[in-house]
This record gives sequence, C-alpha cells and structure tokens, in this order.
Amino acid sequence: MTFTLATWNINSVRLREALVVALLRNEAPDVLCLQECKSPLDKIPVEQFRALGYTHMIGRGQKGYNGVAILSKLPIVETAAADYASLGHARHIAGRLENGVTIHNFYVPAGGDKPDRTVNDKFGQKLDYLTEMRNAFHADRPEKSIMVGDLNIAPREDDVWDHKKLLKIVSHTPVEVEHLAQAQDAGNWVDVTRQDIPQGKLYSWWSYRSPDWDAADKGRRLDHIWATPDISGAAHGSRILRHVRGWEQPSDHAPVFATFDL
DNA sequence: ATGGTAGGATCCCTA
Repeated sequence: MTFTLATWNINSVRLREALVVALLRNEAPDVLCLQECKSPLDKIPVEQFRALGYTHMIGRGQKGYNGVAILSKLPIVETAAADYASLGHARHIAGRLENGVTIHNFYVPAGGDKPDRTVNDKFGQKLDYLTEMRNAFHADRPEKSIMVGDLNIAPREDDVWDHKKLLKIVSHTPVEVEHLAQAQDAGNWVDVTRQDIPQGKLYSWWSYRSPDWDAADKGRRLDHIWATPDISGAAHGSRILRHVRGWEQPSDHAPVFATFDL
C-alpha cells in the first residue's frame, strides 16, 4: 500500500478554505495535516473536503489561535492528544490508520521574539514543550509512526537563508536546535525530508514582512516530516510545494509532502 | 536598533 502525506500550516483554515480545496484537488494526498487552523473544530468548513473524498477528520480546535487537524481519505481508528508544557493550547493531535501507522501532527510554540527565557516567557514555554516531547517519546518509544508539523525550528545551516545572521533569531538558536535534536533522538525519528533531499538550501516558510518573498528568498525550513526507522525506509518523493506560497492570499508556509510504500 | 505584514479577536495579541 502506498500513501502520500502532506503537512501545511494554513494560518486560518476558514479564510483559506479555497486554498485547501485547491491543494487537495491538485495533489490529492491521502492525508493532510493542518496547523494554525485558528478555528473551533465545529466551525471548520468540511463540506468541500468531504466531497473530494476526505471523509475523515480529527483535530483539536481553539478560537482564534493554534488548532490542528488531520484530513484523511483513509479511516482513522484511534486518536490521542497531548498538552505538553500544560499550555492549554490546541497544538497536537494523533491518529492511527488501519494499516497500523500512527500519525502525530504538531504545532510547536513559536517562542516569541527574544531567545531568553528570563525575559520572554514564551521562549521558555517553547523549550519546555520540546523537553516534554522528548520525555514522552523516551517513555513511550514510537513505532510505525510518522510525525509532522510546524515545529517552528530550522535545525540545519542549510535550512535557513543565512545561518550566521540567524543564530540569535528565534527558530534557529543553538539551544532550540539542541532541544529539537533531543526530542528527535528520544523517538529515533528520521528526518524524511532530508533523507530524500540531503543537500542544499530548503525552506518551507517565508515571512509576510518581506515585500518580495520569492526574489529575496529569506526562507526557513520550519515544517517537517519525520518517521520511525521501521518505516522510514519506505519513504520517498519528499517535496516542498514552494509555488503554493505564491498563490492568491497565501499562507506564509508552503506544504511539505512525502510518500510511503508500506 | 528598528520595522516590516497578516489573521482574528477586540480595540491588542500572536505569529
């Protein structure tokens, strides 16, 4: 069985319903994981998604902020949700497919502007969130699992447009990269995107504040697809749909795709 | 050192 998975920070699923429909129509992933839905679950407009075959949806909603959802053509047999760092935010949902593969969908806290927890609570919360992710993966080692989402960290030098310039910018500081590596190691997670595309600059996010995002190309790879070693060898075809960032009234994130032959 | 844009809720917060 082959299935294709995508992850996309949509930055309001209600405002960008038509963009989600376009992506589902054009690319037809079997599973689409969304972050920053910014909507209660019962206000997500599912009619057109259903009509395209995405008859299954799980998620956690929140009014105005955060929010994660998984749209699927395939049945989802069991769901779970965590609230790491006890923030009370809708930042995680997990579901299992009938083939036994568990999918985790995360929206890791952005962490505010100053990379110093003594003056910026949000940065401390981000680090704590990652620490609790690590602890959870360590206590309950994932198997046959995929984890995706907006992790709000670009770990590698070639995951950002200028490594040196971003060393003190939240999303690329060494302390964040170390916390993310600890979470990744605890679950034995393989970075599927970099397994497929090992070399070169690769971004999934370009700020709205850059007047010409495409020409300036000051991007960061904040959105990730990881898999456990028992299925990571089945992954291929990773790609980031950069052109979607150029659609009318876009999200500031581009969707990330991977295909698994299981 | 600063400000740039966007979304959603409320007249500011978060990214």
